[in-house]
Amino acid sequence: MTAGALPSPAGEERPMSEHIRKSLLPLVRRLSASGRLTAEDIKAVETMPVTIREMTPGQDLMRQGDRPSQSCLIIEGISYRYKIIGEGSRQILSYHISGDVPDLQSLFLDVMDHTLTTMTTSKVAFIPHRYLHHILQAQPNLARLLWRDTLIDGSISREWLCNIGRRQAFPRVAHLICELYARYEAVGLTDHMTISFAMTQGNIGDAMGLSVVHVNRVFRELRQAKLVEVSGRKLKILDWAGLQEAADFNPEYLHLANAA
Amino acid sequence: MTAGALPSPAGEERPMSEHIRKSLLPLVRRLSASGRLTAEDIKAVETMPVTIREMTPGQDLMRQGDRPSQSCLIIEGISYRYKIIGEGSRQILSYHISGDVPDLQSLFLDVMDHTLTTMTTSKVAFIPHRYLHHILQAQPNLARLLWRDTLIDGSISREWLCNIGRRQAFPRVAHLICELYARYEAVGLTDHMTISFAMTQGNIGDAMGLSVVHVNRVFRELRQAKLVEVSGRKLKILDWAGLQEAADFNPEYLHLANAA
DNA sequence: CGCCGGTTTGAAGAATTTCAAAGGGAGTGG
DNA sequence: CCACTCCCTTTGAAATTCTTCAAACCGGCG
Repeated sequence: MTAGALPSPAGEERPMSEHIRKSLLPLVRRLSASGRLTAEDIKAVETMPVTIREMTPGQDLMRQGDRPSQSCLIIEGISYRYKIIGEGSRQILSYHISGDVPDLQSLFLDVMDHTLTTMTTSKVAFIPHRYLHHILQAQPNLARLLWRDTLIDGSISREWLCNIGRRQAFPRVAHLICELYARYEAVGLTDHMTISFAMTQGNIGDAMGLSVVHVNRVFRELRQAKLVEVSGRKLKILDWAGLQEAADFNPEYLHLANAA
Repeated sequence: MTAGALPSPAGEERPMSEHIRKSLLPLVRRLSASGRLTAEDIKAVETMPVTIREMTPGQDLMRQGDRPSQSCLIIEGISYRYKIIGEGSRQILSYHISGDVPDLQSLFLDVMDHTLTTMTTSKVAFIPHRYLHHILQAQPNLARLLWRDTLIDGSISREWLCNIGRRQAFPRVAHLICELYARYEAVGLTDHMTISFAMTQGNIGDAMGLSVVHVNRVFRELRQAKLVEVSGRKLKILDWAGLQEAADFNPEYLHLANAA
């Protein structure tokens, strides 16, 4: 419990499982970043009847065409959403990290219009829609925060639209890196300007509308410009100001309450 | 009052102004397309304390950086959202037609991350956030439908991402035309495969991430392929199946309850 | 009539993709 | 522990799509 702003859950509570309570912490933290949570709100989140599953890389959490009866919360690891376009090409729509509920939309949109897949080994909590509907009704405050979360998701999509539609490959990839770093930072997953970086270059190509080859060339440029350094599954930002500048990055669209 | 599915508002009601009630009809119709509205819901919408304004083309309804205290409903005409990218270039994020509430998000995201502008002469209703918050609390059913609406907005953004990221200019523009036609149809604004079409080619370029010149060439191809015909401010689809095919268009992402 | 914004066309240039192939690193089975 | 495989990265070169530049055209409007 490091984050100062986080209201501490009542110590004497006896939740069904301490393990589950801990697993749901990223969501509590996420929601309390955009608004005050009452003790009841926190309890409602922490006692959700979730199913927690460990997933291997490349497992589908939800498929295009599905009519899911639960939503999933990413506890650990990275997932991404994508659609298949025409023959063999693919568009990645978003990346999701700890605390994200990528398919909350399925609460109100019956059929999935895309697929959600793990990129890394992950821990995921599945939350029944029934319970979410119950929460929405019983805790209007939580409902607002969850709604807000889906709106931020939309805001990020719009920024991607700008990125892909109007920026050239170099700033485009730089922008993605900035976004990932900022989001990692918001959930406390950065370490000395370094984030874990599981994407392959092909994956980034599918997200940014570029070919693998070109992504590779952009990374070479980023390296040569001494902006970032990739080694193993880590990415280190060597010059944050320079990267932001090159990317034309302004974090406002992330709507992080506690903007750095 | 043509749509059969529309619950008829109580005839003996005495709303503050028949003119306002009529103006809010597109929203009632839109919401009742995705779920049943109770008589109370309808009343809550029809009696919203709105300000209705006639707008000329090119007027900003909301600007990037604003902290609006109201949202707007498009009653008539077309508006679009955009962001300025770097020097002089622009990305259009979405088009909005009768019944849309393009900036509902501003209810929960304090500062606008883009600008909303009229493209044509329009009639717009401004709805105070205060009243919307009140409705959300008093009519959970309406809240759900409005939330759903913002989720569809997100779904459309994601499809645009695919369109711009992974489709070439020709199918890309074709896809946009299909989407516009499908959405116009959903609100009853089509007429013998024809829709009013106010976009300039430059405007479409800004939406699809293309240059004016290239958009022009795509339109020439569309014309030569006998798929569409543009004259004046009208666009006529000559071969709907062919256009859909060329565009790789599947209307599922629009989540129209009554899919044709 | 002349202007203005939008459309149209040609031609040259740039960004990016595709094709092809080599190099690297991590895990697996022998 | 080595060899082998698989997947990812990297590089070169040709091909393509799209942009930019430049200029003509067109239709409506003051």
